[in-house]
Amino acid sequence: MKKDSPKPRGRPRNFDRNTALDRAVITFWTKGYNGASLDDLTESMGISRPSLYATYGNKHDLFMQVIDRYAETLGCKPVEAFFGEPHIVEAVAAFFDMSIRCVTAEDGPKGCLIATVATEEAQEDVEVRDKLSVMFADFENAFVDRFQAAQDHGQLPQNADPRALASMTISISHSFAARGRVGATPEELSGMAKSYMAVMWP
Amino acid sequence: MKKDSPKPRGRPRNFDRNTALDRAVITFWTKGYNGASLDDLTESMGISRPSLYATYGNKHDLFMQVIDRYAETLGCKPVEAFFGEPHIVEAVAAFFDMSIRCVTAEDGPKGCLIATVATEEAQEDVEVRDKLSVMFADFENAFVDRFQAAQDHGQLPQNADPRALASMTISISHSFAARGRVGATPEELSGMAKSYMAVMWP
DNA sequence: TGTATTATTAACCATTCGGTACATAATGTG
DNA sequence: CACATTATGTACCGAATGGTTAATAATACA
Repeated sequence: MKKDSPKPRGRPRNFDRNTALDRAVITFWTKGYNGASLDDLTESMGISRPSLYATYGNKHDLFMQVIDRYAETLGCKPVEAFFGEPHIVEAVAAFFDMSIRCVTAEDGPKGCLIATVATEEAQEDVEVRDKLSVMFADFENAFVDRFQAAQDHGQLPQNADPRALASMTISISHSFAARGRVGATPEELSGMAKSYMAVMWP
Repeated sequence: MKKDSPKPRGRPRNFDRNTALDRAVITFWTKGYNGASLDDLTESMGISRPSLYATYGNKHDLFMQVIDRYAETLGCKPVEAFFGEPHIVEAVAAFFDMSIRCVTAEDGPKGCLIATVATEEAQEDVEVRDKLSVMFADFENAFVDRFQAAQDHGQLPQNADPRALASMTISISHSFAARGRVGATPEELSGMAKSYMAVMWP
């Protein structure tokens, strides 16, 4: 149990840490790690450079926190949709549907900050690569467990391969992220989702 | 038929256009569009700045040419593997196998320049987005034709959906690119490819 | 040979980059 | 109140950025 230091000492900051972080998410997601300058970031976050450095560290530290913030806000919406459905087939449909909405949303950058922006950065940035490696693995394991449970509850045929279906479901969402970034419409992607599900559950 | 201007006038350039372009491919693929500086590029290409500008235009023009060059060299190896197999099931297996080799090659950057690097850039760069949009569509149409032909020749069941299978095959390769970038091993990806194919051909 | 044409070398340019110093303002504590 | 502590605004730093200029070198053509 964490004590949230009831009375902070000096001058209080006049912005909300997570609110500003959400703005940084949008900026990095839009322009990429190298494409987002400190001027871009401070302007979108509505804070000054010294405030940014005092609160988040440097640009790289901020990017790490942005990845986490994205994962626990926008990024987990498809996951929540998936785990919110009692039947696995509907769960996958809901996961695809929410993924498509997220990667094609009109009021924000296209694609996925993790699958698109951070993944590019992973080549040269070991910290990013290691973080994503863990995130990908955790993500997939959670899905495998859900598919396994579905099979145990008779929602999948006995000869189905829960790990294959879980991994495949996530793979498809990776492609949706890329396709959305390049301009695919939600209608196109929904059509794919529907036909893919027909392949997965013949 | 193009005439290759048998005798160019002034001083001949002392580097090969495509050879230098291949070096630029590696640099952009490794560092991304914004992450690759002109110093990075001129050093890897082995030419000076004025030579770069005289031959390829500016940095952005070079990137456009790099995308095309990648597509017609490294990027089309999985496609060639696909179209080189007479039976569709073996074709998909060969496509996955070559894709996995390309996105996990030890002697080069991981992932795919188009699916990983250029796709990130597509958000802010309309020219890149438009180019990729066309490339994605052409790529997919070619695969659909091949799957359709396979069905016509009895290599697929009558109730199979050639478009769905083609699109799904490509989607999976998108995920391989992302996973490779983040450090997935060829063994992991090959395991996925095998299990995915079991789902596609039950 | 002389001239037009093209490529290379070296130096340079204004701008932007990530990051900081420093003085000042706002709070809690005594 | 005085004082320690933390945040903010402004202005700045050296380095790196994408891009260019001008002189020179190498070729074809006449």
